[in-house]
Parts: sequence; C-alpha cells; structure tokens
Amino acid sequence: MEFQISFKVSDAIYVKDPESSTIGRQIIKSSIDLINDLGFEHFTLKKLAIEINSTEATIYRYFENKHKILLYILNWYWCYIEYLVMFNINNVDKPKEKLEIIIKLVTQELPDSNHKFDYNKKYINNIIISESSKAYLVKNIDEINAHNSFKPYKELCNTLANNILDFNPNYKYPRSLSSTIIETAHNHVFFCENLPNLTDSKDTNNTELTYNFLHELLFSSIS
Amino acid sequence: MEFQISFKVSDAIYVKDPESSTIGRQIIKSSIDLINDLGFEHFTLKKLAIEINSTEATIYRYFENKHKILLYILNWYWCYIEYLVMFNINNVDKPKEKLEIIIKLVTQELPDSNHKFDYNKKYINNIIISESSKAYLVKNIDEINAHNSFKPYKELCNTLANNILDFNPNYKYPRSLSSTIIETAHNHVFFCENLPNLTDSKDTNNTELTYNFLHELLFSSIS
DNA sequence: TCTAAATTAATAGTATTACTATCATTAATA
DNA sequence: TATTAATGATAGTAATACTATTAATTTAGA
Repeated sequence: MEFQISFKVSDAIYVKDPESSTIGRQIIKSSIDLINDLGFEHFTLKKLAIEINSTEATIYRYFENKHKILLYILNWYWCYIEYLVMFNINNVDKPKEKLEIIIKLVTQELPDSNHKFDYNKKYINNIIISESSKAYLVKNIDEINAHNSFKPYKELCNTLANNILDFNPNYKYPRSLSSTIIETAHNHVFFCENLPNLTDSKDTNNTELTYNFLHELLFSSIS
Repeated sequence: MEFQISFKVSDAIYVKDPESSTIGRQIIKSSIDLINDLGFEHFTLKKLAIEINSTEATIYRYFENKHKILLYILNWYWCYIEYLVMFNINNVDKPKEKLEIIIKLVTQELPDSNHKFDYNKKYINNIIISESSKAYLVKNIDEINAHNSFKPYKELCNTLANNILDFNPNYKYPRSLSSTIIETAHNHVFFCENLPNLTDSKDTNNTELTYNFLHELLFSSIS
C-alpha cells in the first residue's frame, strides 16, 4: 500500500471522467504528448485517436471538444501546483520564506510525482508556458468561467495573494501582483527561449533568471 | 496639404503592401472589425472576402495566410505606439516623467490619429489585448522571428528598457521588466474585465487601476 | 487613344478539420 | 447466462485554409 494523491478537476470540463478508465488516462497522456509536440493549433482529435489506437467517437465520449482537453490539462497542473504549495509552505513560519517557496514552485519545472498514471511533467510545463493563454483568450470566456473552469487557477492566485498580505497587509494590489507573477513566470521563460531580446537572458539558466527577476519584482513591490 | 504619417511594416509580412491600394486597406480595416467581433479563431478569410465584397483569391494576393494579417495589425499598432512614445517624450527632461508617459501610452486606449485610412482604434486595442499572444505562441516562432516580424515590438521594448536605465543605470533587469510591463498592461485589462478575481478591480476604472498598479510595480522595482 | 500588363472577380476544387450519427462488438456486471 | 455499458468501425456533414484557372476589369505606358 502506498500513498496516493489524485487531483479532481471540475466535472463541468469532461463528459466522462478520464481518470475513471485506462483509455481515459491514455487520452490525457497522449494529449499532453501531442500538444507538446504539435502545439494546440495543430493538435487534432484524429491524430489523438490514432495515437491511442482508438477512434474520435471514443474521445468525444470523454470530452465535448478539444478546447476542454486543454482546460483539463491546465486544471490538472494548477491543482498539482496548489497541492505542492500547500505541502511545501506547511510548517514554514516566515511569510518571506513562504513567498519564496511559492515563486520557486511557479517558476521551476514540475517535479515528478508518484501519481499512478505518470504524465510527462516536462511536457506539461511546456504546455503551461505556450498554450495556457489560449484557454482563456476566447470569445466565450464568460460561459467557460461560469462552469468554474478556472477555479484552481484562481485558488492558486488567491493563495499567493493571501501570503502577500501576510507579508505586508498594506500592499494595495495583492491579486493583481499575484496573477502578474504567475503569468510572467510562464511568459518570461518563453521569451528567454524564443524572443531573448525581450529579456535580460544571457543564455545561461533561464529558470534561475526568471526566479531572480520575479523575486526582485515581488519583494521590491511589497517591502 | 496636411501632415500625414504612415507606418511601414516589414515587407516580409505581406505579399503585396495593403497600404498600396484601396482594397488592401479595406482588407486591414475589415480584418480589424471582424477579428474584434469574432475573435481570431472564428475569423475566416471567407467571411472577410464577403465583408469587402471580394474573394478569397484577392486576399491571398496580399497575405500568405490569416496569421500574417494578425501580425500586420499588431505591427501597425506597435509602430504607432512607438511613434506616440517618441512624440510624447520629446522635450521631456526628467526620466521619471518619460517613464510615466510610456506606461500611460501602453495602458490607455489608442488615441485617434489623422491617418488617412482610419482603422477603429477601440477595436485595435481589443485585438492587442485578446489576440496578441496568439501571434507568438506558435510552433514556428523561429521562422516568423527570422523575418523580423516582431521588430517593432522589440523596438518598443528596447525604448522602454533604455528609459529605465536612464532612470537607474544599476537596475539589473531592464528588458525583462519592460516586456513584463507591456504584457501585463494588456493582460491585466483582460483579467479586470473577464476574470476580475485575478485582480484588485473594483469595477470602476480598470485602465486607471492598471496604470496605477504598473506605476507602483515599475518604480518600486527601479528606485 | 490604343495596347499590354497588372489587378481583381468568379468559380471550382482539395485536403483537413470539428463534430455527429449509427450500429456492431466487446467487456463488465448482476 | 442475460443485461448493460463502453468501445470500435464506419460514414457523413459543414466549415475551413488554401490553390488553381480563367474571365473581366482597371491601370499605365507608348
């Protein structure tokens, strides 16, 4: 018997819970592989069906459309990060240290878990960086939002905001700063790797640079 | 005779310069209207052709694909902002004031120009906010980048970075901070309007909130 | 003003896509 | 064993990005 965690994603995102069957988990696993590989635009349910040796019909029995598969993966990530945050700041006293742990978790690559169906963490990270915003920069965002599809993201943002307020109860923009830090964490790594002129990257360690930059940004704002 | 400015966009973006003919400018004008209206995903060249009373074939003589139309619009915006920045910080002495002018220009809506073919500034602004990142979050970014398609954006970022260094020559992340500010300027307005929990919006003036937030973020970082 | 060249319109067509429908087959359960 | 649920196989639709071809029209040059 081993310790097992699982991340329950809002059931408005799927038709049938992909965690409930082997083929369901295969849909998620292969979606992660393919979206990482092709980018969300060139990711198609036909390609996914071939990859899992099944048919489009089966996939549609789990997800209404391809956009919801992306939402599922993002939610999985946000839930996982939220869990890691809770786990890692537990028993840490100083608000400053807590904040440092959070921005470290948000900037670094996902550590491996002992989750039974082991999705590729490196790929998930790439997806978060390159595809996240395509989940919310859509015309029907209100409808998606009404189904609580961004709840885990909001909760993570909320956790960060509360820790900012613990550090400095007088800071005026805790939520705006939180979402800016999380968004920048992803965006900055993308810029470092693809449009380095938009950053101060010296081609060494982009994760470290991003962490240091965000560290300075955060603490100079709230100190 | 009147004063006239025009913004020359890298000719790698178009096949035939849309500024060179009436139907070319109509392609841009109606693209702006339609992308604002439908979002980039649901914007199609068929719909555009109908809107301008022409055919897809004609559009393809101006642009290789729909992605390049978006790039063209974004470049037009960035060139215009760069021009406004140059115009407005001219004869301003204090570095602090210059920086304030820049973040004001980046956060506020585009003012109207006397450009001969008057594109809808409000719509362009919406497109910048909601569709910008779709131009660079693509798999073939290296290829696009090789054609200098992001040059005006980089120049704007560079201008901001140089003004940051004028203010504080010892600040370590002038470029990273510049791109963060520009990206956040757009992102934050989107969040205020669509996912307000991710911000400290009180439903009053989101542009003002964004300006104030970025003002504090910038000057606490570089002071 | 006439002619040649360039531009645009009209039309058709291809391959791919998101998504739906139907029915046979297999696996799980009672 | 009988029933139910999940999956597979197959077909089909409407939309989409993009190409090709030819005819009509506009423009520019001689």
